[in-house]
Amino acid sequence: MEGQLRNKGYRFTVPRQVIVDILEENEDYVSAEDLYLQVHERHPGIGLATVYRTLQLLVEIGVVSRIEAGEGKARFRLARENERRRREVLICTNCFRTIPVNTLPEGQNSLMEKLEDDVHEQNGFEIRQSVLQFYGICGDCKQRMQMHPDQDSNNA
Amino acid sequence: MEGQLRNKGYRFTVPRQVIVDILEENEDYVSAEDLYLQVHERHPGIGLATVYRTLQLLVEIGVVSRIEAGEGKARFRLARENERRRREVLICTNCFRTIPVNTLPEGQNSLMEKLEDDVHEQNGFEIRQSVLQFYGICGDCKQRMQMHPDQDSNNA
DNA sequence: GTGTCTGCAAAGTCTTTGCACCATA
DNA sequence: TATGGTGCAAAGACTTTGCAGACAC
Repeated sequence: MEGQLRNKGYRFTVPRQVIVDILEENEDYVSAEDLYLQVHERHPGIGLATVYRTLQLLVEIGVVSRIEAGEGKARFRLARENERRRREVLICTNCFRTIPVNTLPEGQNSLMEKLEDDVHEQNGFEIRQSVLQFYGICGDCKQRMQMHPDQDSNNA
Repeated sequence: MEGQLRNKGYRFTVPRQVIVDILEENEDYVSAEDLYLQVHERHPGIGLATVYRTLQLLVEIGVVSRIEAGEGKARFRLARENERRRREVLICTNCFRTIPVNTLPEGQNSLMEKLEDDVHEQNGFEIRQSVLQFYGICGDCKQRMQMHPDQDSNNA
């Protein structure tokens, strides 16, 4: 990691080291704010702007992957070398809550892989990351709507 | 469309009609700003806030689908009745272009359906729309990178 | 020592909200 | 005419930028 920065002529500073360390500790996607809070706990001197600037740099050199999943803000995650990067999210259009689905049901990964392979073949597009968003009504809202069937879906 | 609003107790106003009309004229995803500009050309009195509020409403009732594709802003598109509520998009992380994939390769639809069914069963989440985003490098960028292998992926 | 990086605060972009007025049902 | 919808401007959330001082090389 240090090498990847130096190779490109970037300096390996303390803030950058701390940010990469913390990214390594987070298995899942984190927002810039999340990351900043964790960074700040360990090194209160490091500012939010530096977190944003570093994330931008890391995305640029391909070390970090960035997604937007309908929350109005981006999420970041270390781009591990030997794994596929996928994220599945359920987004409730009634309460606008986002429910991450960390693991697809057994057998689904191969389906996604097949999907990815075919799309790759047909479009000459090299897939590095896939995001699957399901929009709909979450269990809680559905239950609430059944209890009050006269009220329309409108509590966002 | 008019019916879909009235059924839920919403009014069918001129701004809403104009916004839906213009959405119908746009085959591809448009940003709120794009849409506002087109609306404004035809009806200068309609404000940006109304465009946002209407889009929010239309997404809520399932008439419009919304995606974020790494630009830092959302894009919207009419969810036509007689087509599946699915959108597949290829997003190039190098040039940040969005390539819509209107039809999945033959046989893929059933895979997506199976995925949806399983996620539904496991999460009690009623899926109304799904968005599948593939992030990666598009054919053009890949070609460009092969022609200039010394230059880094950095022309966003 | 020099050019890059950083922290802070200010500014920028996209989106939402408050409020008084207007229009639909 | 009674709500719900609208326009405007202000506010909010997330992200970027300007600048002076600090640090890596």
